[in-house]
Amino acid sequence: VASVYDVAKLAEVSAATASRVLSGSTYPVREATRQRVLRAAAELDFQPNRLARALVTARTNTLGAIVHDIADPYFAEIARGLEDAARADGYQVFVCSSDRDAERELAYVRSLLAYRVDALVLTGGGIEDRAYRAELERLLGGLRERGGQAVMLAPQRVRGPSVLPDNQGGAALMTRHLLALGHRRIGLVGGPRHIRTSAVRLAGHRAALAEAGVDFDASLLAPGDFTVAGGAHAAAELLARHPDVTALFAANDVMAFGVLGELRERSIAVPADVSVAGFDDVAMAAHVSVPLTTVRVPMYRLGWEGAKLALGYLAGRRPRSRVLATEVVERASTGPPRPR
Amino acid sequence: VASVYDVAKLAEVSAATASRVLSGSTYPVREATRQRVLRAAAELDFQPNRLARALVTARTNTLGAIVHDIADPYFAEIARGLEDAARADGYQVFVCSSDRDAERELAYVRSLLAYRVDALVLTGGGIEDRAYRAELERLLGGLRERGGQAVMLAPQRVRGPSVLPDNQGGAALMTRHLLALGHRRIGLVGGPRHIRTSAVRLAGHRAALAEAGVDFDASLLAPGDFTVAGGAHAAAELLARHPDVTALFAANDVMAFGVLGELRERSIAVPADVSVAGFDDVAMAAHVSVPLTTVRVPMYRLGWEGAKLALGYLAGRRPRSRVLATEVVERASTGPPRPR
DNA sequence: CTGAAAGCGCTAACAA
DNA sequence: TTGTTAGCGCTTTCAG
Repeated sequence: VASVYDVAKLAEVSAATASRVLSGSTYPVREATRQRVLRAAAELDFQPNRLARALVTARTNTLGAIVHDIADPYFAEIARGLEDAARADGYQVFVCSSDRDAERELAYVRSLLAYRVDALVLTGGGIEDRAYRAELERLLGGLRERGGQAVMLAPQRVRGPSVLPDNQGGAALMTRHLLALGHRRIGLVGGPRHIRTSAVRLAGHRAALAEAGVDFDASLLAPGDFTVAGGAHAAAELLARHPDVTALFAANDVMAFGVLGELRERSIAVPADVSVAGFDDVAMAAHVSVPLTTVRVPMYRLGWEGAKLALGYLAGRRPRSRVLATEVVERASTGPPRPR
Repeated sequence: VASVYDVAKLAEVSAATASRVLSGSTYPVREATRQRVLRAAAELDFQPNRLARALVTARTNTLGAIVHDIADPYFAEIARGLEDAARADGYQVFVCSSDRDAERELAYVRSLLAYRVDALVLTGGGIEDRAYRAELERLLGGLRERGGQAVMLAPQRVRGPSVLPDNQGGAALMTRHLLALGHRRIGLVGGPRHIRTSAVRLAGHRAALAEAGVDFDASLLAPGDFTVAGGAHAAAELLARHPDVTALFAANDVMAFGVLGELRERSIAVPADVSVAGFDDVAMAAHVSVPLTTVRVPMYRLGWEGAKLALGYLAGRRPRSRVLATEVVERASTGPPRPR
């Protein structure tokens, strides 16, 4: 753990000079001197302490990303794009999953600000709550004051630069597609009521219906929570209320997966009996066809235990390494070989 | 952006005293004084600068996680567990996707060390390369010297505490399951050759075959890359080489999805004609049945552009907010309503 | 129990 | 072109 001083000493220059060449400053340094510093740094395997640097430059080269759930393929994919772009510019990113909980989200934002992230990326739809919004606005104000930025990747009432998918337009497109196929009774598996994205996608749906002169029946809307289980549950509700629906449109793909599952359980053929539409086109949407027999690895627990292990060590304890059992989960994709 | 000094001044105490109450130190402070400090801190909305604190305590309360790809559901799920556990202990986590590239992985590790993460979590299977291994070992040594830790969540030749799934046992279980169903010609869609996990899962398969007295035919192994496309490609290769396989066992679920896709394209029924097995049980494995008509949101680009936007601002530019188009992707899940 | 002073590792004036 | 000095915001001896 060599410091600039060590490098400076070895290169027989001052710390300032060493810093000038090592920090990538444009400050002029004689080539010979530069080489000596570089050599010394290599020799000592010098790695600048980014914290110290950040303390003086007031720039950390870090980004904070608030996602609703990094395990949701939608956010995972966003996080990957974020990370790659950040890396290309020498930035590291902190990922934070809020589960759409206002308290947790604010706590994360405060923490990220304490770590002096240079920018914040709010990837999920805004939470509709006055107190939350006010506090968030206040925190982001502090960020901006010190030259930082917050950007939104989903509809938020909070102001700031954004990159948004055309949620309303997309929903309208899909609804038009369903209408064109001849559907008139379309059940809507919506997003959570307190998330702004839900309202925006719903608005697109309603607009397309209005345009076609089909009137909107509120009982054809069942709010979900953007999870598979939520989608299945909403589908069940809708089917109970309206056995005559011919199509179900889910506000995100993950819920659509739940819808498909629910339909299969009821032996309702897709699309012969009921059509199903999703939103997002997450990678898996295109690629699966039969429930898979597989080996279950407890991934969540693996991550959890991994952190516990690390933290245990940091706390001075010596927790032991472990092996977690795996097991076969039998589903529809396996059976006896075809007799010949 | 109040500092301890501001709080100290307002509370009419020294910075030392303010720090003692604000940093959660166990150092004795008179209750009345403590209250005054707390009041002042609340008043000024004091948030300690974690960088400054870290500089003196030599503890950042951050974890670095190296995943192969955060967009791969396997790693996303792990990352979530990691994050939740870390948060419970007041830690933030940096997520880094290496795409199983040795150079990138080392670069990330170096960067994370420069940020003085307290611990490193290597979630993916180790890369089989001597130079890589030596350098990694060296870097981790430095981490340990300053009291840090590195933990592994997958087979690695690098030593250190670990939490591992039973890869070999799981593969053996699945192979036994297939053998019990009567399969003898089992094609194996393996993992990348340079990743240790691949070898370990393969070993489990071979062990189960040996146990049953079935001998292993190397031409029944096609290495993939843990992606959907890789799985499809490997399946095609296997089918060409061995049209008589009755089962395909993929080294991870994501490749199994690709295998299923390939089989469907060839109208090979699952499991009637060929059984398919995966590994991991990622959430989607259980829930999808028909390819989904959906609205495509360019998620990757969204994340990418979001970071660009943030970085543009940090660079003093004022890039404009944008709206990315969405479109309908028509797949099998939609069609005309059933005529009555 | 409280305060003064030093210092974590680095960069940025300011001099030379 | 190089060096000296100060200081980022915090915690921590060391005195009192």
